[in-house]
Amino acid sequence: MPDYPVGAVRTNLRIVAALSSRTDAGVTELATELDLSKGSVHNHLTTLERLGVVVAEDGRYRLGLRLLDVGMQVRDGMELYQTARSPLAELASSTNESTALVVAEHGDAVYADVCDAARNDRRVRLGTRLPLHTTAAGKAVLAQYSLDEVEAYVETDGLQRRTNRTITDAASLRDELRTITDRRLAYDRGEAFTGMRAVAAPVRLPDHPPAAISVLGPGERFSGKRLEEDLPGLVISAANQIELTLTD
Amino acid sequence: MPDYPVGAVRTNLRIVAALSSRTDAGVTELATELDLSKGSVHNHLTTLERLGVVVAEDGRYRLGLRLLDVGMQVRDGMELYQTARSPLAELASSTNESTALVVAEHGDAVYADVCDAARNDRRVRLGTRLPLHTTAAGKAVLAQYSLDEVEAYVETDGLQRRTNRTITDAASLRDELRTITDRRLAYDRGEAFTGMRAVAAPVRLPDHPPAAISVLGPGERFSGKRLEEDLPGLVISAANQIELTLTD
DNA sequence: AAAAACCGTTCACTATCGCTAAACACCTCG
DNA sequence: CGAGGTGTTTAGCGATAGTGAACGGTTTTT
Repeated sequence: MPDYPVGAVRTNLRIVAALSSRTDAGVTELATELDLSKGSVHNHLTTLERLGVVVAEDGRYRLGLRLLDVGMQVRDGMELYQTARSPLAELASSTNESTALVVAEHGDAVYADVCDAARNDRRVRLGTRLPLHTTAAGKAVLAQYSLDEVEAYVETDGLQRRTNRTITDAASLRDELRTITDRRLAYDRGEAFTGMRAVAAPVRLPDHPPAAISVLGPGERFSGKRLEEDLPGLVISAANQIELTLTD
Repeated sequence: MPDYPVGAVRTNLRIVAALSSRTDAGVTELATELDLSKGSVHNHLTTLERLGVVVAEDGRYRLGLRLLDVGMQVRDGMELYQTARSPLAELASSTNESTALVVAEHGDAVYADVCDAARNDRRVRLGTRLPLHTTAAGKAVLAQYSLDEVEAYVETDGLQRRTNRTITDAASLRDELRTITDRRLAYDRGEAFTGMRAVAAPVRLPDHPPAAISVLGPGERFSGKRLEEDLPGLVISAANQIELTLTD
């Protein structure tokens, strides 16, 4: 079996991906970048335009907001999001920091909800995807995996480095995951973004994929007793609240 | 030329649309609904799964959050959004109501940003699409169209009714658009959702498609002097601020 | 002001591949 | 145990996605 049974869909999504990283693009530009013929790119673009995904303007093309609508619809349909919503908002106001709900998907930690206590730093926003092992919430999710699943993750995705503090050693990762399981708490000390820290608690639910919630912010505010005691207590109790409302 | 040069993309997006309206789905279920063979649906689903758009679980399939990421990326890339962000937030806090940034796309009013003063009513969220003529902001956008463009909109999209107050008559629409242009202000008195009102101001920018910002909320709070004077003043001055920062 | 160079669009062609229908493997029932 | 569900796989054919070249338009170069 070929890797992609419907090859045209792959081509199409390659075009969408190329468009998503720029404000707009021309046919030739995309054709050369993706190594396709101009005619083919043109066909895909007109198809996407007819379907309302792409907007054509003066012979140039850009992605519209249709995919945002679909994505938001998916997110709103998540039972976990619905119940985590208000606990997450309360956690944000009680800590006066940004909070997030994270689920695992295809080896990524995906931010399914983000509450900004105030100005967000724009590095983590709704929908952001980061390698699981580089974030507090991601590690809290990994800690719920079986040893085989963790190994499979390390094998397929690799322990990609993002900062000089990122865990890139499989043994260290296993050690940390054990600690996380024991203490029900995960830390991120600048492992995804330099200078950014986070505290996360796993959210375990029957018949649900593993998830986690986290509090994140600049390193200056995340230290001492606040980092070691205050934030952990608030995060864990919020996680408890979510688990309880969803297991009744 | 056929309507969709790359037919497989159309099939694929039909499957995505079907998936987006439910939590998950099976192959047979989708095949019967879309009038496709099981094998074809299966091919599309495995392709989407390999590409990270769909998540397979126990032989059932659901949309993942990849499209949300793409959609948010598109939104964040919009220059208008970036500059409207803080004025919109300020407008939300000064009115203590929800505010929105709306752009037109394929005949829809699309909510490119939504600030919730408090609990949102969930009927309008980020990415929501409504017919242009049914919302205050949408009408503020239509008022920037030429007469031909308005006629084209009425012709292709039709004046679909959403509530008993929706404008469904082309002549009434033209009259109202003229008033909106003159006063630089558009109202929605329950034309999209019964009991929901809004005040909107057009945002005109050179080299940018027409846009608008609006304040929206329950009808009880939107009446009298507040509706006729206070809110209009605040909305228009916010629109001014956006236009000025973007035309320098 | 030519003309060269670029663009997006269109066209004819063909090897590919998307789609169908049927068979298959697996599961859960009564 | 078989009957009726799944999701998956297969064989095969007809449609089509992609190519490469040509077309008309605009912009840039000379």
